[in-house]
Amino acid sequence: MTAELIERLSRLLRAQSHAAGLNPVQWEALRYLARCNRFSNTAGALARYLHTTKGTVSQTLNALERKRLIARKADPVSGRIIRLTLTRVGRALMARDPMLQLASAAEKLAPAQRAAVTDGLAALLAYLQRANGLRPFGVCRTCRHFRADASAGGPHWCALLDHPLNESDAGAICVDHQPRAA
Amino acid sequence: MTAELIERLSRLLRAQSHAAGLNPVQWEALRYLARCNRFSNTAGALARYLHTTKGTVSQTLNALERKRLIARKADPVSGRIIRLTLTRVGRALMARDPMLQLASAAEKLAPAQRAAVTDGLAALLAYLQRANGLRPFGVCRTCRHFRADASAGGPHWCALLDHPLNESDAGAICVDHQPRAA
DNA sequence: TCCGTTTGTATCGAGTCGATACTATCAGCC
DNA sequence: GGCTGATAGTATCGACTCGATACAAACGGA
Repeated sequence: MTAELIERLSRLLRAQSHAAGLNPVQWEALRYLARCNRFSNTAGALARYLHTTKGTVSQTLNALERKRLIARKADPVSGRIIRLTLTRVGRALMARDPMLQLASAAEKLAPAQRAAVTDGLAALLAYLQRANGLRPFGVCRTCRHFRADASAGGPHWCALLDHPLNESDAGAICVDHQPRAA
Repeated sequence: MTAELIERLSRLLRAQSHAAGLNPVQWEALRYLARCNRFSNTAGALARYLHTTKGTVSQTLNALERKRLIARKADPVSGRIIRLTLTRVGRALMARDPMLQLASAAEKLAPAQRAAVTDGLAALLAYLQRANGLRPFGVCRTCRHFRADASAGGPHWCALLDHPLNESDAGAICVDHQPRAA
């Protein structure tokens, strides 16, 4: 029953995600690039996030680039990394994200019910990720390597990359995220 | 947050649904045909179920027919209706449905939590269906036109089609389903 | 009988998707 | 310095999705 509801909801969301000339995957890619941190805006990271291959992602990026919604820029340091950024148009388009309808619907639930749904879905997701050996992406602030209020360089610190983090970084999605509890 | 979890879960499920040489939509179609009643096994009903067009569904059915998983049979009564049935192979394949993994994961949740998740998701789905003017498919037994324990013809009765229903019908998905409460 | 509706299909163009193959860059190591 | 292997990204192929459009056939009511 629970599985069927998730299936129905997915299908409905997917049908709604043919808006503004984009298709569902293109919206997902755009959403990711709008929410990921500056260490995770690459084709490889996006491929892992979407549970697909680099080849497939490369084509989706071609489509988004043709539509002038994203830009590819070579990394100044590493010669084989290509950084992805939203263009001004791409950023503006996020206001029309079909997923916003679901988000606003979820806010109409009673707080207790919403919390229960969130907890249950998080448990399901964690279970499936573990069962399939997948790395669970997450927000920087909740990561094992996150150090709040570092003294040097910035307000926070990433112990994995040895790099300062600002407030905006702390709330963004990171490829290298690892949940705090083992 | 809730919306993001649903998005993550959808994506994961979708990635898992490239199994046994089928793609996600083909699995959805197969699932529908395995679960719908004998008044709803048509291309048009499937199109409405999947929130897509008849043209798209027709192609998916072509693919499934090529793979010998479904069969198209002309309706004996109406000359323009084509009934869809699973072949023996198609039915056997349902045992490998990738969605079963989610179903079994859901069963591992504590009963109270599972009930809360189910209720919350049902509310979300109902809200979105209403907001987008979509007809909510459902199981025969829960329909406004369902009459339990009819005296004539069969154990139950459909007041819309004026037709007897057996136990198997009562548990199947129907295109003409209408929720009991107005 | 005519006309509008319903059921299903064919075709087109853009794009997804996995698989495979490829290039370029980097990092460690001798 | 040079080798080797891992990593980041792209190109191409074939099967397929998907909406849009157009179409044929069957039905059904006026």
